[in-house]
Amino acid sequence: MVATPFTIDLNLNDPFCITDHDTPQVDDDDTVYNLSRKNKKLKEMLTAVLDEYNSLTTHVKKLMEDKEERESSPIKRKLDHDETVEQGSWKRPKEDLPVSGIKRVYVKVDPSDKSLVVKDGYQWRKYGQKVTRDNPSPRAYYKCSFAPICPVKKKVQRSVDDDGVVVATYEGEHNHRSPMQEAAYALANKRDISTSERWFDSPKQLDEVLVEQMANYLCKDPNFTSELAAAITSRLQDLRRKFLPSMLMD
DNA sequence: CGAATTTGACCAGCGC
DNA sequence: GCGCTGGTCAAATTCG
Repeated sequence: MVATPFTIDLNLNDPFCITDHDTPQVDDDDTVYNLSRKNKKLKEMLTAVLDEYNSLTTHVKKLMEDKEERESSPIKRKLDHDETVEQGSWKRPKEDLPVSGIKRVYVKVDPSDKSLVVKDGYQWRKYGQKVTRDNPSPRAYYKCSFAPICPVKKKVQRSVDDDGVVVATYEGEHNHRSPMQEAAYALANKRDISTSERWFDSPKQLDEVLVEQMANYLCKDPNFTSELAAAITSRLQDLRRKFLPSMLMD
């Protein structure tokens, strides 16, 4: 398998970073024990970066939702009303609705873009499209691409009031990480994976397929790649400042 | 050529 | 029972 070339500069030339193609610079006084300890610290750092990244994306998402709520408060109020109407009109008995599992996301899009695509990090398979009574724009139905293992569905429809707003309704919770999270997790655990080990032998040791998947995913979104690269680089530098003194003491 | 999407048909729930 | 509506299926079509 040939890994997709990674286009992000993550300071991989930094001597502190070890890449697959790098030959480790083993000093005379570097013992296998020391390398192992450094490897462990690097792994901890990457895990910390990933945790930080996840919390940051959650935070940014929350801020953006708050911002949208403020900016489109009349729309939102109307949509809130619609929400009760729509959920009430679902054919399943209301008491059976996994209320906590239903989540609405309002996404600003280009009004001229007629595709009902909401980028949320997961992969979806479209299985239907309908024009509903109360909205001239069609509603698209998606299942998680991991179905039937993952039961999550989503409906995407343009707001009846504003062409620039798309409403995504999620039903259920993913019982797996998004492809991007999987790949990032694989990167964090890749350092001590022996080539003979498969990811399904140990949930913590995902193989190169996921790394390639992440590369493919990121390469499709140039804005994301640059922003992610900047964020990770910044966090790595922070962590270096934090960990480097203690490592030099070793 | 396989995967993903489109779209008409079909099904089930609800109100009358 | 019938019609309306939202949701799903699956064959046909498109795309990479």
